[in-house]
Amino acid sequence: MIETSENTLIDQRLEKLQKLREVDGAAYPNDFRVTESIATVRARGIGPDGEQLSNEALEAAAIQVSVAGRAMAVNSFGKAAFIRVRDRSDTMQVYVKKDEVDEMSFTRFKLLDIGDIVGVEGELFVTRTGELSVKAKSFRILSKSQRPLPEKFHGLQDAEMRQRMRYVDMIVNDDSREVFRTRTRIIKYIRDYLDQRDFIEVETPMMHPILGGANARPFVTHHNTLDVDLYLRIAPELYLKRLVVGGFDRVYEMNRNFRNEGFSNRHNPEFTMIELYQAYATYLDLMDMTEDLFQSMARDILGKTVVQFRGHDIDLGKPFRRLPVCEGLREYADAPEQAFHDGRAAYEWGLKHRIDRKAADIVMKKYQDSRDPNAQRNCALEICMMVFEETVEQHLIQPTFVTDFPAAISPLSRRKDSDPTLVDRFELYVATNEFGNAFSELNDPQDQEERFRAQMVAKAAGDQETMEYDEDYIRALQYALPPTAGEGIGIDRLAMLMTGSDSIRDVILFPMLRPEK
RNA sequence: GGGCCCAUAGCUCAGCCGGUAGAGCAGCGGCCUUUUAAGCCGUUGGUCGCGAGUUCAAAUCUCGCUGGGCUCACCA
Repeated sequence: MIETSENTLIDQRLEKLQKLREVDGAAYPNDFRVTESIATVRARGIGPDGEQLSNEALEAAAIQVSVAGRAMAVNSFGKAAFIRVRDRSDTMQVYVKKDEVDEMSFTRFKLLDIGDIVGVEGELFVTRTGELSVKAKSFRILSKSQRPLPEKFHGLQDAEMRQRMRYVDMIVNDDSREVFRTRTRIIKYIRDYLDQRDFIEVETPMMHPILGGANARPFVTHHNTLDVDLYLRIAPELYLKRLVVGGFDRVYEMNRNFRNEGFSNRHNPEFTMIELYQAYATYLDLMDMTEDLFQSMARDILGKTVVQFRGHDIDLGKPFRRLPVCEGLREYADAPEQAFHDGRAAYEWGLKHRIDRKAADIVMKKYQDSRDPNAQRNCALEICMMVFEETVEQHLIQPTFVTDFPAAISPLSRRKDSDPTLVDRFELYVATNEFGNAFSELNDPQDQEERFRAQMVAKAAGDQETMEYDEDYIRALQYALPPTAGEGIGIDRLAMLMTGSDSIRDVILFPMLRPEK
């Protein structure tokens, strides 16, 4: 092994560890009792009037405290030193003074490295510069850090190392810790919000024998005993609706989905999604609830409703715009009216807007082979959606509910009463990104059978991302699914929005990376 | 998968019209018993991502490879 500088630094620390073993017995003791967090210790230095107590008052009170945490910085004077100690709640300065601690404690302090986990017992006091600190009476090293930490001022910058060694990122980058705390608050907020509204949380299978609930390419795995291939789920939707049939009228699941697709700053192969279902509600009810959820969450977690995201000031405080697909196309893409009815007209108009010709050809073929009287209209609308993605999405900066999607691309949604080629569905867009997808659920089993068959036709025509025919799901619908609305919200993207993160990798603790070496 | 960019000390970064490697932080030694990115003096530490090529000479120029970032495509 080549002698590198890093090894030298590690060796020096290992030597200190060895000395610690010799002078102190156990190098990794586990008998130091911490009864309070640093935040609560700090609170004890605050008087009843909310002001920090004076040094005289503190000395008179002789408040005994014990704190434990990671030593983040040391200012040493030889015979005295200040050590910045951090635990989960806060940081606290510790003063180790040769005259004030026992001899063993001072010996231990001499073996301290930045990054070590320490335990301190002492009294509260205020330094000359006014900082509440702990004057150590005893000082211990509870766990030695054998590796040097990144630089204290710039932290760890390299994006790959921050993701591969998230533990180091979290030690040295305050904002990284804060992002993940916010993520956790978001998840808790949603749980509380739904629990208050009488929803119950469930866990449905992650391994699916049949692909369904979304259009995406799956990961495939294999069960040895059953000797069957299984898909890691791309969505929990069909299981959750089975539960509504079963009587769980308000149900949700917030957990991972897996999609075997590319990476981007908004896509990770495994990502967290909430899906919720509410019986006797419509997609319009969910729109209202979603708006309220986003607004109240921002207020609760951020204390404001305007957030900076992808270079925009996103205002979550105003009512979200509601934009039907066709209206968006008229506004942003000069859609000719016949494009909404006639497949060929849509096709020609679409090509002008640079939709993918191959995908469009598949749509045209699918409907040329069909005898459905609505075929022309469905075909036209499916192509309209392609144009929508090319032309309208980029304008959707402020929160916008896009509504009235084509039935042809919504195999699980209820048709609109006013127009059977459209469905009662919305997607929420913020800063041109999709944040949620919701619809009134299709609960007519005959219609659902037809939709599944249409998916199979699409697959035969060349579409690689179709749902599979799920007979048991049809059987469940035959037992009667109440009128129900359901919604999925991407939690990672929501965390990006609430933390102002540009990349999904900044809000996932351990994003997927190529394996090391 | 295409295009552009990046890879130098443990970390953050200079050096890049070729001449044999620098700073700050961290570390080590010394001074310092109230510091706040402490200070002062001294000092260790590098296969310049990997592999070829051009050249008397490559961190620097060329090509390939690996890993990463941004972006487009695919995709929600």
